[in-house]
Amino acid sequence: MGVTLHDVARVAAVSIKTVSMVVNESPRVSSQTRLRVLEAIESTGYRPNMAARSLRSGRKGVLCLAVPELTLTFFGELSGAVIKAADRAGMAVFVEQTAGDARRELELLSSPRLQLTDGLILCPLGLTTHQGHEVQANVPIVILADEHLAAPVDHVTMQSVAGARAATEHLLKLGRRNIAVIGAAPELGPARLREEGYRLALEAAGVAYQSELVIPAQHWHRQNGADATQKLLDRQLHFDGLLGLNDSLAHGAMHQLRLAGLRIPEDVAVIGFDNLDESRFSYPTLTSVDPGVDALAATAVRLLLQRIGGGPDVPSLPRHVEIDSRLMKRDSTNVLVSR
Amino acid sequence: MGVTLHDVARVAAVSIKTVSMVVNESPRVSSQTRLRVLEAIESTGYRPNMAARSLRSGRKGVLCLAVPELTLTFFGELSGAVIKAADRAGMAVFVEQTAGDARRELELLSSPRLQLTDGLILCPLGLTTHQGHEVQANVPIVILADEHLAAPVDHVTMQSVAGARAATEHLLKLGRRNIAVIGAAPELGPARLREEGYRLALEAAGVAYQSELVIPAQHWHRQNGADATQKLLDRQLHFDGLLGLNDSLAHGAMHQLRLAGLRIPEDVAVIGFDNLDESRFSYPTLTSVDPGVDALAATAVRLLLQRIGGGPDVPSLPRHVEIDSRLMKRDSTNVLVSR
DNA sequence: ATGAAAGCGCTAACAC
DNA sequence: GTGTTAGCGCTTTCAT
Repeated sequence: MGVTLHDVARVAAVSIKTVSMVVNESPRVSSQTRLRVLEAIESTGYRPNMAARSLRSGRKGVLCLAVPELTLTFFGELSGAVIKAADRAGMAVFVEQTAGDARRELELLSSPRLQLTDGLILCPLGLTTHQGHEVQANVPIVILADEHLAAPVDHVTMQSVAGARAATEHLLKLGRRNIAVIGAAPELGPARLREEGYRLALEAAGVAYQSELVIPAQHWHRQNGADATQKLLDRQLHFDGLLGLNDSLAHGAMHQLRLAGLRIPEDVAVIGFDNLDESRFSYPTLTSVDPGVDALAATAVRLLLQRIGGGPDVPSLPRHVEIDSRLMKRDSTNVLVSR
Repeated sequence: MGVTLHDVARVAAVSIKTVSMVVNESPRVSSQTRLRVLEAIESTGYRPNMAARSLRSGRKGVLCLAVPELTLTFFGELSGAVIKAADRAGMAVFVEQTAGDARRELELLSSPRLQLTDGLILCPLGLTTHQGHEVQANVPIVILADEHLAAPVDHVTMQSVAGARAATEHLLKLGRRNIAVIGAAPELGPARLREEGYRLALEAAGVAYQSELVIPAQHWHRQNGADATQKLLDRQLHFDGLLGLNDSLAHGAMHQLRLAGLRIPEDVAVIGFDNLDESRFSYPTLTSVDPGVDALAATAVRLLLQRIGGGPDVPSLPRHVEIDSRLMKRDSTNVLVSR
């Protein structure tokens, strides 16, 4: 530490400007000078000071990713994909955990921490649509989420309504008519959208909506899925299908159903949303909506980098990209017992 | 953006020095001046420029966390805990993915990216013990891992040997004598340590070590666990117990065992390592070694912050803290069929 | 208790 | 092509 451009310049017998150009790979340096500078860099062990570079250039080489929590497996997988995509573009990534809390999501926007970054990928859970206008900061923002907030920033969304609808239709096609939903929430948000898909499917099939089968869950952890399912069981409600609004809830639900001695899928067909890796290996393997994690991540990073770069071909209006989702059918909705 | 100390100073009719002291909560400012400055900060909407502060002070308020990949569920959970612990200390966290590759782990150490941070928490997988001396950088490092590398930095480790030994002893107590191991690796590393615990348990019980039951797996994903298990089955080896060197491998193994029509735990008792949340809800629920993720994370952050702060009471010699692990017994090793 | 001024290491505009 | 120079916004002596 401590070797500066000046030191290199002295060793190479050039000005610091020349060294700077070599470091930044500017083509306007003669190849012999470049070579001498490169040697000097080597011999001094020079490393550019990123803080100084940031201060001067404004570019940080860092993105911020805000997710509810990494312990929610989906966000662990999503964050991994975002970091990988950012790394390909030479960007480092800050990960912030907001706990899905609207206050913390908003706090982050004006946090000094955000100054250390060139842009933010926000996965909001607490923020509801009408708070969209509050989503603004000193850096470009891309919202990566289920829903389209009314915020004047780029959005990358998954097909929440269509995905949940396809999932529900799949259950209906299996002859299930009493389909429970786990993970509902009163506020606008992902829960509401996925619920909406459920509702639309029922409606299209002419199946009555039974509000008592729709169980809320504050957080989408496995334990909450188990708890919500226990409520269904305690209330002695009849259901032959179950839609977990995410896979973790569905896995918690399957656990609790088994404890109650119910068979999956014979007694209750279960379906989730997120297509976690875990769901390919659980027992039974879990049918799930694949939201396209890699595409979501790569797209969010791409849009954000475009905003940061700010080329002339980047439209000033907010863009909205929806990533295709796909229903992955597995044993948890297979009426025929596998094996 | 763009409001600087100068702007605030002008509004408050003081010098930038005074504003700086107020911002940094120095006590050497009269309360009336402080109040006036605070008002000016409020009215101008001033936000400190972190890049400039870093350049000047050297402190970044940022830690770097390097893990193999977040998609490995254990590292997702661990990272969440580290970020939470760092956040409590007001530090932001960069997350880097090394893919468990020794080259990338070493590259990171000399990466300019590290300059944007005050310290590094490294979870090495590829680095082996004899590369320990290469682990040095311009910032303090804490190694958070299974093993104790021969590196002159603080270590926070889990009880890999003791944990795997306890797990194996548990299987032995159930009367299992042919215990397969999945996830072995030829190189020194976590795999070797956990394998060592397995070996010690067999030895102490006077049970012969059968090398053909020890199956390697390059990466510790569920799919690799399934593949390794399929190898055991293909080779028609007899085994009545299975130790997954992590939970993901064990879940993959259980999946493959089920496909083969084997019952868990009756035919094969399965045990894992990591105690993922997933393991409390799988079928059967998975017995696992709980390495103490929260304690690992909190301790690593604490040691690192001490090094960064560099108080007089911080010993200059590298420290080594081992976090207690605990065997969580569940249905996958319950000989009596639950339910 | 407060002000003035000197840089931290770098980039970029401007000369040559 | 290369050198000179002026800051980026802040912290921190040194005066007052």
